Amino acid sequence: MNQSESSNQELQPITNIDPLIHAPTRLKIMAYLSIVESADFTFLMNQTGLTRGNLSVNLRKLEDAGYISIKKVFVDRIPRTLIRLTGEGRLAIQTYRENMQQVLNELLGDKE
Amino acid sequence: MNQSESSNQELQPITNIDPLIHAPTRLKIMAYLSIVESADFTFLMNQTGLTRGNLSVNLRKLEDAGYISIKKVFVDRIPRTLIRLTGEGRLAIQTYRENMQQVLNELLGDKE
DNA sequence: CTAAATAAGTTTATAAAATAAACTAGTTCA
DNA sequence: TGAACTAGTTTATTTTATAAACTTATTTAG
Repeated sequence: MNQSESSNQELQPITNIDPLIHAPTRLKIMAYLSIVESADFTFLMNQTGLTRGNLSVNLRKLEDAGYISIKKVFVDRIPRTLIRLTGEGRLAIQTYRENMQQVLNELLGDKE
Repeated sequence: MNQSESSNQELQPITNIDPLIHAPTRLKIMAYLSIVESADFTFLMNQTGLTRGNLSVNLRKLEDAGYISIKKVFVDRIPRTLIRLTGEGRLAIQTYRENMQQVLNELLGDKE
């Protein structure tokens, strides 16, 4: 294994980063959803500090990827959007966490 | 401390993420420089797989932030650009690592 | 010696992504 | 009944990332 291959392997975990989860805005959404059963749109918006438009667009991306599921309900005739993590989303977070752990372990060259 | 404050504190580490380092392209650059004394432009380009323009623009950003220093030398009349991490850059990586460790520890709600 | 090819970058055009403003449809309130 | 408010969606705008085009210099081939 030559030096080039070695270096490529060192940077491989960064190449493998899931950009969908890695973006701070979506990371906040996924992080919050990972510790609650479900959340509604307005509540999630308040917890994350995102604007309505920003949250909506990013929820759509996560839904399209199969990481979250969205359910529309009515409470006293008022529409409510409920968001929850899917099994696939939970798995994606776990993979992201393990991959990033590897990245962090290799930063600065000291292994912990 | 009400629930809102608690949630805001949980997401705080994500809010504190340094976007300069967090972007995968620059994370690769910083990660590589964190384990070598210095690297030259062409070598770094080969190790990271980036194009000349992409690497140049991102090196400029890291230099402007004070995370790296750039030195131009001539080897047999050929220009060479040498890049190395600064003390401030090393500190920024350390802060990023600690902050992201916190993020990872809180994902999925289980503490390790 | 000269023109073409190559090298080491920088600059800028283009593409992609992120974000917030504008918009829509419905409910509540004065 | 019209204004204000709410819960989103859509789209315009801004920001960021990326690669193509460009620049300057050296090397190579004829």
